[in-house]
Amino acid sequence: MTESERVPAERKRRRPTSSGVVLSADLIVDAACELIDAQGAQAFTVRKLGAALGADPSAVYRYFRNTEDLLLALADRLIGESMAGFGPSGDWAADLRELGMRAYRSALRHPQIAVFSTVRVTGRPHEQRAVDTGVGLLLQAGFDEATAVRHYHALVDTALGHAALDAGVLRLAPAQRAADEQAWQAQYGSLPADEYPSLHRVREHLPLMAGSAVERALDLLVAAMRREAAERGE
Amino acid sequence: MTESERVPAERKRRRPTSSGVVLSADLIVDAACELIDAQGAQAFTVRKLGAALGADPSAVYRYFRNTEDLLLALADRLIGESMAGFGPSGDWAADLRELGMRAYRSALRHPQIAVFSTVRVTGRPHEQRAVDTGVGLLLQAGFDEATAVRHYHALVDTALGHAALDAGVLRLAPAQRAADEQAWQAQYGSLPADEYPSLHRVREHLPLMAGSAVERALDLLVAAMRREAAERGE
DNA sequence: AGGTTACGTCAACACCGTTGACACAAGGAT
DNA sequence: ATCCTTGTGTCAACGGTGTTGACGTAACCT
Repeated sequence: MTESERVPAERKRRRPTSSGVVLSADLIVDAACELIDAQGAQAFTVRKLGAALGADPSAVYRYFRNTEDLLLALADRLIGESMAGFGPSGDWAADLRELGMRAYRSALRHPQIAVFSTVRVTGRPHEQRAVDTGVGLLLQAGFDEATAVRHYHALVDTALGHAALDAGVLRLAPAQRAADEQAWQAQYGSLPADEYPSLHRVREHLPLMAGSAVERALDLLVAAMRREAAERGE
Repeated sequence: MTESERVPAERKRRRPTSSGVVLSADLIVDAACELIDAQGAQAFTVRKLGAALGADPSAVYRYFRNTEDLLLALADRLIGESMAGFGPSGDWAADLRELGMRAYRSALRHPQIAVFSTVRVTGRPHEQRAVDTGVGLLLQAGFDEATAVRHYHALVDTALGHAALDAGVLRLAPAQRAADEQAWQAQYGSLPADEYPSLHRVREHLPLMAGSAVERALDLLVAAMRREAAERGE
């Protein structure tokens, strides 16, 4: 399932492209990353990737079976980046939260990829390292094997799920985003108290729903785990 | 922001299409729903929608500004469907969990739409009703206004985030899904104990990560809220 | 020096969303 | 009953997309 199955990991014939660049899987992933960073995920296309590389778009298919395969490679790089410099602090719960936030941030940075990184098993080093770290924290907290796996799964998927969601916001043009927020205020700010009693009561606090809920969701998850571990230890 | 701004809500000139169908915004949303259900979200295109309707694809643009607009209309219908028949049981925490699962299921049914339903403010009746219900449960539990809004936000976004994530799995062809799962077993099942100690220890339980983590995530969230409410009440 | 072949290039295919021009029938007005 | 306006379905077209197969050439191995 890795691209090395499809293509020999080491290349012998390195032939420069017409513009002089010598291609490689790594270089292509680099370019894809930059492209997404600079132009937004929406702007990522094989053809633009080719242009950015100074090569024919179809050259990409010598290195990756298709675009999904390429995004898969990108995913593992992301995981690696997000884990760089991470060191356990000793508070396993805080570390888990940090792990989740790291996953969230890196996934959000390249929204297109967020979905793939959990759906597909990259099975590559970075992914394995991250899973090992997270599960290790939960084992250290005293959970049994099955529960550790389950809780890790819940935490990471929640972080990545929020990333997938929040990515949608970033895709909107700023102008539209602003217009949407105003529409929100108008729609929800003045609802009849008799039909929507709860909404009416909390109307002043509705702007709280504007941002992302990751942090709060992770806080709640970690709190529940902490409590569970404490009870387990009694 | 609703489509009625763009197009008069009531149409006078109802002209049948060449195949005899009389179009309407509702009918188009119907067809889009069926199309996604039958062929998968990936298969949804304006052109196929036109074919399914027995009309020229471009006729859709008389009713919706663009595809995003159409998906927005679909989103509110989904929210409505998901809330149909919901009645509070008296246990606010269980009800909240149920609310989250309903959001998850309906979003997952039409993955393409999942993202839009939270990103954009539909501001339509169904959405408002759902928010009012959820916030109401939290107020009833004794949370203050701001906390109720925050917790509702976390819960719903988590449910929808997982839906967005899990939607990716459904998009894979069954054969590929199976191949992926096997690759998973192979990659993770036999890792060196010295390099990946935690992974090695839990290796028998890794298949737990195959399915969705929604239920476990929601369980944890609700447990944390329940605990918080209990402490608040003391 | 020669043969193999990996790999960059090119052209083409079948799609996609969206738009502008156009024709025509539905409905209101007379 | 007739005319006019106009809403709306149709058509053709544009510029984009991912992907593929044929092709030639340059890079490596012997």
